[in-house]
Amino acid sequence: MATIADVARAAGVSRSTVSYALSGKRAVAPETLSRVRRAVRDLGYTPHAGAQALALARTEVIGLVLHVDHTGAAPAVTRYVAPISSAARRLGYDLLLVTDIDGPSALRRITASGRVDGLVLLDVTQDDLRLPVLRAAERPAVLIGLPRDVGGLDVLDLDFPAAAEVVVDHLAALGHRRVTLVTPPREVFARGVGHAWRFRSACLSRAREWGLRVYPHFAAARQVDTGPVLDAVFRAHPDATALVVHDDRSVAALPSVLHRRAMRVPGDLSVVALHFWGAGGTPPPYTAVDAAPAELGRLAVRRLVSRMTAASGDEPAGVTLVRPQLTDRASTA
Amino acid sequence: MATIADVARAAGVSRSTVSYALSGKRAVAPETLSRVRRAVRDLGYTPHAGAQALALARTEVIGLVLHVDHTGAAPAVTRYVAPISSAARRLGYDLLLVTDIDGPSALRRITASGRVDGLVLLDVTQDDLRLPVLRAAERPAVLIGLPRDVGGLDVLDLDFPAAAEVVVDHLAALGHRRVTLVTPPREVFARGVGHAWRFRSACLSRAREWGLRVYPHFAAARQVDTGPVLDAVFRAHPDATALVVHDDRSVAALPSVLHRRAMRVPGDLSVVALHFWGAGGTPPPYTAVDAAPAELGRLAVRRLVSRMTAASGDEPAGVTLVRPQLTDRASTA
DNA sequence: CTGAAAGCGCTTACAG
DNA sequence: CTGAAAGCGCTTACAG
Repeated sequence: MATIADVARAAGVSRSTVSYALSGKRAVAPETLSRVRRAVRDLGYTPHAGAQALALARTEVIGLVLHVDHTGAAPAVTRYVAPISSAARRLGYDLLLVTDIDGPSALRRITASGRVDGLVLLDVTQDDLRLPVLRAAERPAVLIGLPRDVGGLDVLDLDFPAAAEVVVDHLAALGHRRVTLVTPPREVFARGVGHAWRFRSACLSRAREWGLRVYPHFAAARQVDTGPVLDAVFRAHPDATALVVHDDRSVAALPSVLHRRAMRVPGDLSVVALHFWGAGGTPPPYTAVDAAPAELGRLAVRRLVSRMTAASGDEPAGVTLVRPQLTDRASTA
Repeated sequence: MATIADVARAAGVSRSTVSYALSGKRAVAPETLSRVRRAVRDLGYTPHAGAQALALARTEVIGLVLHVDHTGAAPAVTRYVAPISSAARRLGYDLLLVTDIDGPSALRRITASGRVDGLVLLDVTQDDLRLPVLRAAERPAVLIGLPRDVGGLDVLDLDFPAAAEVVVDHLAALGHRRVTLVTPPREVFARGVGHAWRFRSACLSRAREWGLRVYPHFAAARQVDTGPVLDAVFRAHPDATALVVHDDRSVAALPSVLHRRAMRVPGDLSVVALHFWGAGGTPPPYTAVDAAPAELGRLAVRRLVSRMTAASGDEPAGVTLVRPQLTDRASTA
């Protein structure tokens, strides 16, 4: 590995001149500049990241923290990682992936050792144990997911209560009076995942305002049970004329379940989904609020980078809720 | 951020003693040791990663390189990232995520700057452009996916030709004479994904030995077309008594397609899958060779770490093909 | 426009 | 059993 000293020698200048030639922080004679560039190319020189981090107190690395469940799966990975990685790269940052397999301490480790300049946290729950560590850390962070206490934190999320209102209003306006609601699995609520709670309760209260009757049900926890659970839900409420689905697996399973039951959309049943779909996925064939994780991921990275680079002490941390948008796919009547 | 000097001061010893107390590379008086430990705890001291990397020429970071397709999706992420991350953590390594969005140069960047001690590459294709960079880099790497030229590389993969033989032999032994084969989409072949080619051609040649007739078809490239393409395949070969599926989406779509066509398994049709399923996923309801990515990921990390830490110049790099195993789920007769 | 030198925070031979 | 000092490879004030 060539060092800056090798480059200096080859170009016949001092190390400081090489450094300035590369950083552009001081004027360098054109002729000198080209000699340096030449030497850099010939030697294939790349600055040592550790040395740079030491001198600059800056790593150009963003920590991406995600939750791995007991089965070893990390659902968020699918939807968020690729867009976040691309966004970070475009801004000159690499990504250090941290699964919280060893709890909040993982956060402390990468933060206190100066491995990262800032953090993006996914899967943030209402009383997330990582938040205390985060507040103590002197690195900026952006959360995706709204915790109960947002004091001093930068948070990004879809506005789920607003999404609930959009969905319920849409169905109410079409004249529906009885609506089945499939929420995320019970386990997701138990884990304190905020959007599960927020969407559900906003649905219920908005429905009350309209005088709508809502039948809430938890989706199946396991993939295999998704279809059967939906079947049971349909059997339980033959009077419901509309269905709201807030569970990706149920959305995916729905077409075949409806087909089996010979229920036509929107003839026999109106369907609205609240769906997280990843890049490359196909949106569901239903009218839906599409919560695009790619968009949230990009926003998070941008926000974080501006925090990390801005003259400290500008805009205070805050919560940004992305406005939901209902895409009509003709599955309601 | 506390530095080693702060700790030394607080404990009333020299910086070298703190360093040795922490690394254990030199004997330290018990009383001194506990004073140092105390100071470390009180100050919340964590060594600066950059400084350590500089002094040790070692980062304790593994680079994980994956392919992001044109839609911005990274299919491998889903299956490999969580297990690889866990395996790395257990061995004391963090993970730097690199998407090859800016091509092979991304590899050069993290490798030449000393950001990582070694690399795990996913989605390796037959004539992967990253391989030249890899051979030039002086960091060890382990590939998942078999390239055409494996000289000097450490490679891990499922033994796909063997898988094909297991599958074909199984069907031949049951007396099937006409078999439909659903391969990955045409685009996957075009990208040079080795396992697509290897499984397909091994299926065909093994079938020839048995005198079996195989009807090969590409799966749909897009999610939405998966079902319709399967339908078309069934219509084209009413005489086939067995189906081999080497495409995850087709495997997932199969139950509802068969249901719609009123085809019973294994009564009307025997089904064997070659399926990649991630942690937390449910295996398909078919007799299958389950290519467990978690297992491959763990193996890759272990192999890499032993390369990075071992007294240099032990076992030569080589190819390890994992033996496929057919799990009988009663979908054949 | 350029260079010599100090400093970032570690580790580790060298002395004692 | 412990410390003073050199060195890892950068950046940047200080001089000229």
